[in-house]
Amino acid sequence: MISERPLEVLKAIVSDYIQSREPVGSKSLVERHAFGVSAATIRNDMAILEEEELIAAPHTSSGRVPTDKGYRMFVDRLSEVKPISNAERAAIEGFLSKSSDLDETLGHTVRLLSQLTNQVALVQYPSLGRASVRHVELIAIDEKKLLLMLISDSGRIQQQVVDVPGSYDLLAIEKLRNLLNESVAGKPLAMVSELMKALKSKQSTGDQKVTEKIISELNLLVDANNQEKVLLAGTSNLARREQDFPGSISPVLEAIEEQVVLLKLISGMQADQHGVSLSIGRENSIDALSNASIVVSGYESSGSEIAKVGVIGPTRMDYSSNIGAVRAVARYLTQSLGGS
Amino acid sequence: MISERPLEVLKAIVSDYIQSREPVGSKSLVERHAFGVSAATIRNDMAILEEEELIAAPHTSSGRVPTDKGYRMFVDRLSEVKPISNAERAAIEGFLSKSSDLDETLGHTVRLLSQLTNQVALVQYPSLGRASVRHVELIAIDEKKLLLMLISDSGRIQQQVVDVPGSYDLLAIEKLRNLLNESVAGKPLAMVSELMKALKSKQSTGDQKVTEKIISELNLLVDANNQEKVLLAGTSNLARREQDFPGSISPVLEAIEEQVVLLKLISGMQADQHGVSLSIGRENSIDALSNASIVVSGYESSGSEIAKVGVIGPTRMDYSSNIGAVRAVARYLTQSLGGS
DNA sequence: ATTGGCACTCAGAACCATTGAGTGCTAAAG
DNA sequence: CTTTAGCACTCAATGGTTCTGAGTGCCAAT
Repeated sequence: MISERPLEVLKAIVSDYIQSREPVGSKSLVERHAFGVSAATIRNDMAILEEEELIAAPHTSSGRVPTDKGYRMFVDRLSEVKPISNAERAAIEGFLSKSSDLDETLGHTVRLLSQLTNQVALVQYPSLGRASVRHVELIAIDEKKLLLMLISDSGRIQQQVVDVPGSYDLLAIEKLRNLLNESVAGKPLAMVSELMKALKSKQSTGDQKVTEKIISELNLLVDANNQEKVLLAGTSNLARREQDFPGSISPVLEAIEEQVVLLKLISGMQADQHGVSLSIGRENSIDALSNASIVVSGYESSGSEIAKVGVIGPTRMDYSSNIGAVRAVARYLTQSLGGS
Repeated sequence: MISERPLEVLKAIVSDYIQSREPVGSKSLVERHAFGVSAATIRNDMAILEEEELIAAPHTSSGRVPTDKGYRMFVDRLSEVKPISNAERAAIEGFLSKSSDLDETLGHTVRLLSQLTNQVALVQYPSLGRASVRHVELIAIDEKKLLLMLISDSGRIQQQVVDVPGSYDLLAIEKLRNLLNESVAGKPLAMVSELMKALKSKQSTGDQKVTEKIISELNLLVDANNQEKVLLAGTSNLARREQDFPGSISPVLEAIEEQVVLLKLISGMQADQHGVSLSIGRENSIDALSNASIVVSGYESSGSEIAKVGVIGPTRMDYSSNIGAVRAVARYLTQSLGGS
């Protein structure tokens, strides 16, 4: 078991290193922090920390740098989550209150989070889960086009312009709309495909072709709900963090633009005590991201977690602030989705 | 007047430099290109080019690099637009055909263009111009919420969830929808605000509060059309072009994220013979972009240019390909908007 | 007009010595 | 057992020197 003071030293090392990007040595440490002991003592403590692989020296006789394990210890036991400032809270509230449907809300959220943290932000689309259909709408646009809308009770509004084969007649459309609504409104999205099959076999009146087209487009819309998807924002922030990635940042960019991999990564993360989960450096399995950390939190709708939101940045990031920001945004997001 | 061969030399210098990022010297030039003359002769030609400020030497006795003026000469008189490949054509067609409304189309376009060119792509939203209202729709979502939709004949579909003050009754909403459509359908967007004023004073029946709320939201939607706006994609591509920007790329990023400035910049650009306009290095007025070039083309709807689309990258870019890609994308975009 | 020849330039690589922040260890003091 | 002062040692970074080679400009000859 490591005793008290060495852990304080680790905390100081992480703080200093995050701030200065310079390996931190025993002398500067005692100068900046009032430990009340001499540099030599600190050196002994640092030897212990190094023994435990919580810190490492980039080269012999240079200051120390936290290892992934060191960061892990820091976030788990030493740091406190920095609450967001009032200005930030105001920004979040202002931003999220403006949104209406799900796409817009998530789009705002991810941009907001990237601005708040100056990191790359990501938000995962909720998969259909237990969401159900609230309403289906058909609107005539012109002689050849209909607008098909699907409103689900998760607040998502999807629309698709449908090119009608041949022509249609307004009354038939009206009828079709009612028919559709009768059969799917209130039903879970997952069941729509099946219901449509039933409907297709039953339905016989009206223009068969138009009906079929509409039904297939509706199925596509539902499918789009089912597809796992991640929204990214602020990738250019990585460029500003350049120096924190040895070599080039290109591989990092490529890795995070790879939806599938990223999804797998964030899906596998387990929430810790604050509802926030993080993966530090080599803890995450993607090689290109071995110098990156990921901070995510789940967000909820109708009481259960539906997807995740978070940021990704260099291991040398300000964990306290970022965890605070991610947590706050996830909460507001939950709140903004919860009521609907 | 500069004679033939020196211009060929300039062309070769630009090509080589774009490819290698190294200042190019007389010897490597004669090796790579079959000029049929000796290096000394090329040196004489290079002296002429330097005289004309088409090329410059980073330092005494080093190879030469094209100046902004040199690039300008290159694109105006020496280079040919590289037609896009079949694979690229297929990608464009596949991508754009899937879009339905304007927002989606533009979103796809800008992402597509950034992938095609590996540069930062931008697309300007059309301002309302002569677009007019095709249809206004009101859909009941639940007891407290209505969905307001505005479909304009430019193909843009906007929607807004409206929290209704108090309650509403379905018949009144039906009536209101018809009323709205009667008064604005077919009318230019620019007139909507005025028509609404007239309507407000006339209208008296029904729930005054709800009506007012809806009208004000409708005005907001129209306003959103009016706002100049630029969509960016692929900013992370800049990071990959890092070495082409001396110092850091942060100021470049900041500059292009500044909507207002960027808008002013691209609005001021004049199309050349191919319908494509470009601004090279210091030709554009923004200081931070003195090492960047911008390639834009207008796109049209119903026969007249409504906004611009293009890419932005280092002056040392592949102009032939980029011009080709921008032109092609602009054409397909026009085509995909033209019919509607 | 073109070319071979030649002296000249200068950024970048290679090589070295110097410096200083930082270390590990030991022996003495608390 | 813990802390501390002292000291020899290490090594990245810094800065100066030299070397090298790609490239130039100019000139006299073709």
